Amino acid sequence: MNEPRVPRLKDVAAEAGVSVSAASKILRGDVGRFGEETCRRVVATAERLGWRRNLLVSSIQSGRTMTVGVMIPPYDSFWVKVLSGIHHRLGEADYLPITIWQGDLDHMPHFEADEQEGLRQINRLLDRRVDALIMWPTFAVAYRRHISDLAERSVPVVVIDYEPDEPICDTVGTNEALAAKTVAKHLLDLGHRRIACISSRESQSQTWALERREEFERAVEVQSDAEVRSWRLNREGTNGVEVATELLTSDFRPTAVFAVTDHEARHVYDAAAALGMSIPSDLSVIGFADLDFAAGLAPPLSTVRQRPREIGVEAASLVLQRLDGTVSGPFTKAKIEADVILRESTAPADQ
Amino acid sequence: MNEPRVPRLKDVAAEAGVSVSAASKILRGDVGRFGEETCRRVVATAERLGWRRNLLVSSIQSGRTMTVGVMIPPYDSFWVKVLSGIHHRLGEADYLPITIWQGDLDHMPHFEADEQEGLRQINRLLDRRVDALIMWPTFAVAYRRHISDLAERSVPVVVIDYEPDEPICDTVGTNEALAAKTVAKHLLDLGHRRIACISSRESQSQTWALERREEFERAVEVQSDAEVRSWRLNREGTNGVEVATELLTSDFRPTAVFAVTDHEARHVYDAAAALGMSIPSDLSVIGFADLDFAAGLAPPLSTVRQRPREIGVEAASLVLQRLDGTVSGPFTKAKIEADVILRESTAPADQ
DNA sequence: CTGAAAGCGCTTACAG
DNA sequence: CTGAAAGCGCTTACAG
Repeated sequence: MNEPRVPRLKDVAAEAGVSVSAASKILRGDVGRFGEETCRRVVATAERLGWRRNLLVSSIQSGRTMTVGVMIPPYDSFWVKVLSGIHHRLGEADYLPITIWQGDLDHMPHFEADEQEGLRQINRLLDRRVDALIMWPTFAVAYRRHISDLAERSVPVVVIDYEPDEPICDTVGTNEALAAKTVAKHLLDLGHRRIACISSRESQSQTWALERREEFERAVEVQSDAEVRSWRLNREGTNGVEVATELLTSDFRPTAVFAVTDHEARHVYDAAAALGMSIPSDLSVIGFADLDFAAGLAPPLSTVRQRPREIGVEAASLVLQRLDGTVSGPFTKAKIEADVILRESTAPADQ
Repeated sequence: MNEPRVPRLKDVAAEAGVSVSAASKILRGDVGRFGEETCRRVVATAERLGWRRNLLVSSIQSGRTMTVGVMIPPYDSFWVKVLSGIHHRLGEADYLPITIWQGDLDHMPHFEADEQEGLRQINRLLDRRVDALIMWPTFAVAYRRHISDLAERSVPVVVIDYEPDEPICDTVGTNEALAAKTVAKHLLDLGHRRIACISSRESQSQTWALERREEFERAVEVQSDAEVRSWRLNREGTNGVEVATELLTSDFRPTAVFAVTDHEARHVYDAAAALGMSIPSDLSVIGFADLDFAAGLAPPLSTVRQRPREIGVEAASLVLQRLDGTVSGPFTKAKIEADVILRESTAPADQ
């Protein structure tokens, strides 16, 4: 077998007629006082043989792999953009993200069920000595304990869109409070006074859903003659249309609905259509997330667009700062602004 | 600084009172003839100290990193599912994909422009000694030459959805011919006889677009009284609606349109709406890809659903087989079937 | 100006 | 039954 081997540094050194340590130094640009001619020869030889530094070796020696483990599935366009931001920022710094997502994309993965599987995933990354970890909320919730362990091994962790009462690591999220307030103001300004809120399951890992709804309720109630009522989907999030129907046919008779997510807004659309209500003349609807389908709904959905790419970039930046020591000490809570996108699903309330 | 170090094997060995080589063997389960008591003690100590094997070291020693470089951006839901399949299959085999996607997701990346950037990306993966590479067509086209170099270094490469005339590596794609034929048959069965095809830019990296169109044309022409004509977008793919309008207002007056992609189908929807034509009564439309938005269009778009997850799984399987030697020799062309999904955008031709 | 030695964290023959 | 030595592919003090 003459399997074409990847050339070694010693091959380059031999060819160029220098010692291995000389070759090593020269090729790293640490020219020292080596002869100009020698340097040229070594560099040329390396190029000719197609030699490339073995980063695994550097990693072992320096204790830094320049990789970051990323535990975020591309669950929807929001998370894909977050991932894109992470890749972008990390790439700039010559770090490489290593993303892990087992399981299929159709069901939002929950690890409460299979503790072992998640642990296996963390360990696969750790065994490859990633310098840090970025994860999404579901994961963080399931592995709170381990995140603290990681801190002890000085592996910084950043979690996105998750804000437990007592912080366990750095977090990056959307400025939910401000966004919810702006949405409330928009609906109030249009004259709506009976406003419903439809929320998702608000599990432990969805602190944003909770915050979004609560801030929204608070902001509506500032207007003394306005009333707000909230409905929530079941644990599995499977009864969206039923809940939306219930909400629309309740004696509350809302003229506007704020959906904590575009997913729920879509359920409201479906329920309204089935009930023969038309949007926005009978009912204003506003969502959150500006998911792929939002602009394509009929009518196009007004919604709040987060800045997932910025969120990803910020998460990566935080990780890098922890790694180079620029940031140290107490955990950071980064908040990225969101933009209210007005389309055609909101209109003035009937007088 | 008493930075909490990751424990080393020698720490475990010292604590357990055995030599490093003994600890190494025992912890890899190569119990040899070590005393049962000794084994238990070593394993317990490792667990207590939280020792984990450093995979970087194993990689250097074995020459295998158990990682596969993946150069596929999550450009749309199709590619996300391909990625998901790759992750799934690779994970099963205890391999880890390392995905690289610089650049933003809004523009399909082209590397024709920046040769250096793409090379840098390949090298970032190679420097980390990935065992193999999986890439998407755009990339493969731009780096044909390098793919051959890789083969020489015995780094297997699998390209998805790309089939040049002379193969340069293993490929996985959809059975375009059969799918196109089935679509043609569907439209002919509905009585359509003037059928248009709207195709994307058909660049070098879109061999599938070419194949899809050609096979479709051929399949329509089998029916002697039927006629097919094709239109194509410009190089940048930016004039979709114009081309669709042109097609619909041409003297050819097609009663059905096959769009090589759902993207183009959407353009046909937009053009038809602007012209006051209604789908499917005035015009049948069928797309390809079943992208996220297809089912949400009004009316829901009939289309062809590929099996991106299967494609991803197959690509990963091929890579694994090349790596373990199960497959060797000439390049493989794997073809995954596609399913025609009938929704409401196709109807019988007016009599 | 340049090289020999020790080391990174392990594993793999080889000796005893 | 167990350990000392050499090695994976490099880099980093240290000597000369």
